[in-house]
Amino acid sequence: MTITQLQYVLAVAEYRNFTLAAQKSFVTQPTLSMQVQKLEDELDVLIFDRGKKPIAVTEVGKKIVAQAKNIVNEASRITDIVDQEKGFIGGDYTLGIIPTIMPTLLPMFLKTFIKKYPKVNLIIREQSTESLIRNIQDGHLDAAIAATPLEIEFIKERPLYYEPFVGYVPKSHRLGDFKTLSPEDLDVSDVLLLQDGHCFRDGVINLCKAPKEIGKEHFQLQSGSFETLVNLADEDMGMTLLPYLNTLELDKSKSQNLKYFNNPSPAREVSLIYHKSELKIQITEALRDVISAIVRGAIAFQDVKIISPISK
Amino acid sequence: MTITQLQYVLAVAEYRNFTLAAQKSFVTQPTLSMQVQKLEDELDVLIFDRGKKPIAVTEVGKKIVAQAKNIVNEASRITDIVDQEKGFIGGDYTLGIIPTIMPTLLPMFLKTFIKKYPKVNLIIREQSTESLIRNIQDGHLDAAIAATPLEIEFIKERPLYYEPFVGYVPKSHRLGDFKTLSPEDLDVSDVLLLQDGHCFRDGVINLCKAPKEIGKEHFQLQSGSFETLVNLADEDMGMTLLPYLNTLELDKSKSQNLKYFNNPSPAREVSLIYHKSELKIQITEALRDVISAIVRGAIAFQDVKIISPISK
DNA sequence: ATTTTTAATAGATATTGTCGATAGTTTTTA
DNA sequence: TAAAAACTATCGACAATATCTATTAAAAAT
Repeated sequence: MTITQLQYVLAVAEYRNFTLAAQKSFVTQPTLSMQVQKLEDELDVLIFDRGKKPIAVTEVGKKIVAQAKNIVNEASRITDIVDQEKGFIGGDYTLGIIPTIMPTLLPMFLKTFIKKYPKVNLIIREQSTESLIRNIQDGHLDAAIAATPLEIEFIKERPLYYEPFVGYVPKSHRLGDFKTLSPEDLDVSDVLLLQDGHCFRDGVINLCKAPKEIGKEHFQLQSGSFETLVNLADEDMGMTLLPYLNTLELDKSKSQNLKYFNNPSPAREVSLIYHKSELKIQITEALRDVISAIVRGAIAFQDVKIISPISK
Repeated sequence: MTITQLQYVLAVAEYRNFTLAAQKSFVTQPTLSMQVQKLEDELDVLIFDRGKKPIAVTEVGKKIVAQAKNIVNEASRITDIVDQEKGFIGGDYTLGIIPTIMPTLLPMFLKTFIKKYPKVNLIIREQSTESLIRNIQDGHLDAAIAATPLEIEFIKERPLYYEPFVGYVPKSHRLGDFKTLSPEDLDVSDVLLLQDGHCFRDGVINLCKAPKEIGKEHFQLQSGSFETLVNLADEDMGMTLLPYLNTLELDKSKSQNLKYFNNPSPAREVSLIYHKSELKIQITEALRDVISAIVRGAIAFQDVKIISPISK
């Protein structure tokens, strides 16, 4: 039994296809097939059921695959140890970010980070929280930035900052004359929301006390971008809520429509999340340091109330 | 990096000697040397400091060795999974037993076990609790039978039975006329003890309320066998305490001197202990089943008070 | 100073991981 | 239904490498 064989097994288990698994493993299909067979011979069990399409993992196979994941993970931890000892920060590092954080936060730290750690090949993926979690679990992401708390067993969370919700209320709106907002003032039915799947949407719904009539609005337009929401609001279609960092880029005419919440302002907790196995932890720490340092200047709210990003 | 290389590293770390490590790994010394070097090259760090005699493990090396242990352990878990699936119970299995349990318990279950599981090659070692713990930690023992609770982080305990302490008191002794004993009756200074290192000794000392004057006895003879203690007691050198199973083999004249404790009788908890990683757990479970079944007939005390086997 | 112990090196050999080509299936498409 | 496509297993060849024996080099013990 070799680590390579276990890696091949993992690839097949993932893609359910020897040919594809071989490609992803950068070997030819016969090579991969033979190694998997060899392991199966050695253990004297079938890991895969080639009879089915797509290929199925046998019952024993599932257990073996789970354990193989363990082993391969622990093995890659060795290079981690060495890197840490050498103070080397480098290699591929895949970071996921949720869509509502991406456009504002990424430009703030990306340049600084790649300048400070030129040997890290940072790969950024924009994904929903749900995808992020799945990809962290099976090792496709080294870390991610998302709204927390998620309270997931295998994930560790390191808060980066607390970002208040800010109301965008056109003059003509029911709340147009309010100086500041309170959560009680909100009514889901006239708050413009992001598309389903965005956790900021769930956060806003959680914030609004009585989500009684979701889906009962007069119209059903949900957008994936805050820009659309703001423009809709300007067309008297209702109000909306924005994360604080998104309000910084509004032009003067629009920023007049911003209304902050009374303290404690509702806010989302934005964290760096990663697998509890803490692979590549040095890079994760480096990333956290960079982001924290930058954000500390741009955003400093104390009295906030964290709104859960999870739909109930 | 291969699992084999990691195994070689572990061997060198253990024996601090390439030649010996090679022998124990059943390869020649150059083979082992080269593989270790290859791993060091690949990681670009020195794991061992060959300058010192005996060979020292570098700082990084220690971390790598620790992680390598992990990986090798997890890897051998794969065959475990397969064995379990096949219902196969076999292979080498090394069991440690403390001296005060060995002579009475081993004959009770050994024959039954090897008959029921002929494919298991059972290797028995008699060792002090201290050694057992150490050997379980570094994988030289698959399990052990000892007095518990030990409360050690990496060890799991599965109680087998509760064995009461029984007094052996000659007629002429201060307590010779008592029908039954109470812990308060005991005085360390006239209880004959086993040698230092036996946990039964520590248990007895814990039982005696006031261990004030240890070492102040008139004489300092401590034996490694209960037989000696009984014979000394017959010579009016004091009384002694025996584990229940040891009292069964006394001849009639001696067994008249036995005095049981009032309920709840002090007792030792005897457990099967093993590493929390649960390697070879099927064999461990099989062993536990066999012993439990046999002991259930021979020993059945309900109202006991467990005495800690750890010296305070 | 000599012997012994121990690790590294060199060259030879056997093993094995990998590839390219191909054959045998099954599934999909026409 | 026939043909094409997709996919895995098998075969022979090649290259990488794990291992061995023999030897050298260095350190420790005598």
